[in-house]
Amino acid sequence: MRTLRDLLAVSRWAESLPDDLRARVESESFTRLCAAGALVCRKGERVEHWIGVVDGLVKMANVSAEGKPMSFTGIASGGWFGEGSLLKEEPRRYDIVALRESTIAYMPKVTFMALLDRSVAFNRFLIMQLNERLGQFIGLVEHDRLLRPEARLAQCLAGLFNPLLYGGIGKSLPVSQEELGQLAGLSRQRVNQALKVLEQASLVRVDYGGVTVLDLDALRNYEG
DNA sequence: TCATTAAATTGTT
DNA sequence: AACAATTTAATGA
Repeated sequence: MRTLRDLLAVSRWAESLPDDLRARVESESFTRLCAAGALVCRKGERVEHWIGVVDGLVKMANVSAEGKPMSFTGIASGGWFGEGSLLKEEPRRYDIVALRESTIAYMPKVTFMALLDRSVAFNRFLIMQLNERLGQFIGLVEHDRLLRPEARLAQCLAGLFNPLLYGGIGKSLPVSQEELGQLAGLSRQRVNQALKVLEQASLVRVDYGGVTVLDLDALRNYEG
């Protein structure tokens, strides 16, 4: 994907939008190129946009008071985020970091609110997305954070490949083991080993510079 | 199209 | 963290 139009083409909420609303989204939103390692948006700042990933890979993360990085989830091409803070009118609660050079789409708050007022499909999408994320985070708490590296990576991959959240993603995603390490909070070496375990269990296939998911449900429930 | 080279990624210690 | 091996992408004949 290269453009905002491409992103909208794979965004389910945009499918059934009336022409005038769709045109409004296209004209009022804009995209920006974020360098690898750059902050797409900061914790604590005013929330003025709903944000989409046109192309690239970002992570939702914070640094704890002790300085330890805490990664919540990754968002790949086709994903949208930030509706929570937008709806609650509160400052953003997390940093978004680009793991590689990424094209990011920004939809102004007024546009977002117009969709909320006028599109049932959009409201349904938001409820679904909030619910999916809730389930994802419950999974994290349930298994607790000190999972074995394999389980941690499995959880992380399952989140990345959620077909409901990210329409554009198929079964395979170009993502390096280095990037997975940053997402899951593991060293690249550990990711390499963990990937082999998951591949051995026929949950994923490891390609050069990418991963293919073979069994999403098993990944979600993986406990070792 | 093929061979060469550089860069990125992976596998291992 | 370092190093070697492997894969891909780019270049030019």
